[in-house]
Amino acid sequence: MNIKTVAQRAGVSTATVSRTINGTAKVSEETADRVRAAIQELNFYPNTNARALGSGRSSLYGLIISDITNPFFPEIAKAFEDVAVEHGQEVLMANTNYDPVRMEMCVRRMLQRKVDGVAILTSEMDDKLIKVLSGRNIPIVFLDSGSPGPGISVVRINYAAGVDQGMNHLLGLGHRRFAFISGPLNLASALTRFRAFNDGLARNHLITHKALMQEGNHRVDGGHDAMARILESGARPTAVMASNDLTAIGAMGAIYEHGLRVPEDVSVLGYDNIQLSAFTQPALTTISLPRDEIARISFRALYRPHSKSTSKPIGGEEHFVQSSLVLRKSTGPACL
Amino acid sequence: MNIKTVAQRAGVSTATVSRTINGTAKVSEETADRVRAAIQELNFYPNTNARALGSGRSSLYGLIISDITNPFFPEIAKAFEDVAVEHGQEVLMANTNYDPVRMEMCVRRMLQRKVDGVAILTSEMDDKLIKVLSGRNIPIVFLDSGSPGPGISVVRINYAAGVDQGMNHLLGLGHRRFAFISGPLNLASALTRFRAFNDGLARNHLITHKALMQEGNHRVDGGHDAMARILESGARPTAVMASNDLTAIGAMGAIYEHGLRVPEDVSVLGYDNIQLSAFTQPALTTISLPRDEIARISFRALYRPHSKSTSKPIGGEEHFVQSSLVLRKSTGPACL
DNA sequence: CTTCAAGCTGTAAGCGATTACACCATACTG
DNA sequence: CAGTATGGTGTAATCGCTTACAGCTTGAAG
Repeated sequence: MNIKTVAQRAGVSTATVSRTINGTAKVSEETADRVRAAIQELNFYPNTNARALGSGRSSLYGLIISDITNPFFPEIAKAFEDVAVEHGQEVLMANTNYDPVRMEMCVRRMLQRKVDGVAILTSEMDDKLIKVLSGRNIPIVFLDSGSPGPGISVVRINYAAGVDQGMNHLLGLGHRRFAFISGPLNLASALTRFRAFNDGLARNHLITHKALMQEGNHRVDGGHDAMARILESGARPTAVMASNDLTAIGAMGAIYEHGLRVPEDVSVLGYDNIQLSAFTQPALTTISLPRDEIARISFRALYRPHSKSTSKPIGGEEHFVQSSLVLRKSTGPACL
Repeated sequence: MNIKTVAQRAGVSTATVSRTINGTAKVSEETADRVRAAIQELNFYPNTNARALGSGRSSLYGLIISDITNPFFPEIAKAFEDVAVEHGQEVLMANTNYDPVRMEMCVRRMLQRKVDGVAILTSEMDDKLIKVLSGRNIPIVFLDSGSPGPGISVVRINYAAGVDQGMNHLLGLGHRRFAFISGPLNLASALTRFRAFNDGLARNHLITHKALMQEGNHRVDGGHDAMARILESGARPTAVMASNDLTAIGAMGAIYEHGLRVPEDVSVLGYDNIQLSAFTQPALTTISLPRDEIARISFRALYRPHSKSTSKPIGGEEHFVQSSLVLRKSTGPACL
């Protein structure tokens, strides 16, 4: 069944059917009703592929993430899809699995499907690939990497503000011996967080022993192992900051295993405020990253309702989102 | 740029280009090399929309889930995408948000994009929608609902086996007073689990007080609140089984808040074995659902490489996956 | 030397929509 | 009343690919 069937049934031309469906031109109420009735009766849905081919617009937006299994992403993905659906658009999601080869496949998929825009929330992004995309005039939005330009927007997270809030909170509780568990430092995103934390230490004139800076993997097990290394090194910190919540959760586990308590013996501070962090034992004090907001901003940075040449050119924008402290139960007065 | 450009550059017809790309007919090695070179030089990617339109096959597989934010789904989604990519296919994911209206939109999207198959992992599935799909000859696979038929396969989870293992484990530890926290009973999937548990109780000739059967929402807060209701009712159970891990995690929180310990005072048993359950405090004993396997089976139930009429018709199959106990630290001897 | 099969390639007709263009009523303008 | 917007509709070209069909070589078989 196709638009022709509908046209015949309604006694009009295919053009009129198309116009009533899309509202792209005036159709008399009477005719429109007949068309709508025919559509209803035939239970007709237009073929998106044909539509995209004919119009050049696919109504598809790409969302490239590292790994949907990482709790950081699902909320973003969901919010992104929600906004898209609100605007009658669709989402094509792709996981890179932190693998540059997969990344390239993802970008190719986006190109082949002729997406109207791509949100790239991973950092393992090759410059060549960016050029391929922007060379085809596909709007891009990056999270925390790259730089704005024609067709390219960037959403930047203000890590410093959150880190400062967190540090001040801990300093106020009397903490001076901080440990930090980073993410995998070969990943740009982890490096950014690492730097934000280091800068925070510097701003507060704190020096940290090397043994107190450990590298995790942004997953629970990495946090656990890193914390174990810290505790076994002998240099006991009074507070541990983690590059993300999963790491913090793993760290808490290691702390318990060493016969210590959170927050009585060691305070733990996470980053991200994933849903789960409210339900750990004790509930995790963490720095909240507004992931809904990130998703909404990202989508809006890509979307132009009727991308007529009238509307201002897309891209070149830089958006900032703030992170801020969420107080829960995993931090307390320093135990000296 | 399109296939014509490539054809000109290689000095062949568009048909030959198409054939070398798809390997659908003999092309001399020499010609093929020229075509491939041209493709390379032009950095050409075929337009998937046109391809789908021309061939009738989209290489797209739909994956309908309830909510990617629920940790049950990401692993499935990832595994599903992985298998699909392995087979050169793509995935169109859609969240229903447990909302029948969204569900209908999801199905429509799948139809419009002309997916080659749909995996429906939610239970809020209307009979009408199923008919729409199978009426258009789109293979479907359900998880734990519906029944197999032409073009329709079903993956069934053997809850009973897992529940029995879990119960035997707890019975062996001396437990007799069980509580159960279900999911939202208006959802078919939650109801299935509820029944499996009830049957298990019956098989073991155990009777449970009504106050010990509480309804949660399959999320952490629901588990927490349900557990609080149980503890405040006065009838203290020695073991709590939860309909899923999130519920169990919430229950543990409530138990602590009431000054009790897990597993010394109350044993807790989860269901699903989400990644996180290994890292709770204490690590959750739970019944494992092999979600990778579910995803792989689902994809394979939909996929036919070259769906020539030669290969046997798709659908009508019923697959079973087993669940089994994973022992960790949240269960221990009954405290009488 | 035909005859035919097999291998390779090109021509052109779809696939199902969108949309530029043309057309015909009306209604309005002066 | 001619001239011109304006609103509503149809015709047909177009998007980029796939594929049925046809045609041309070549070499082997009869």
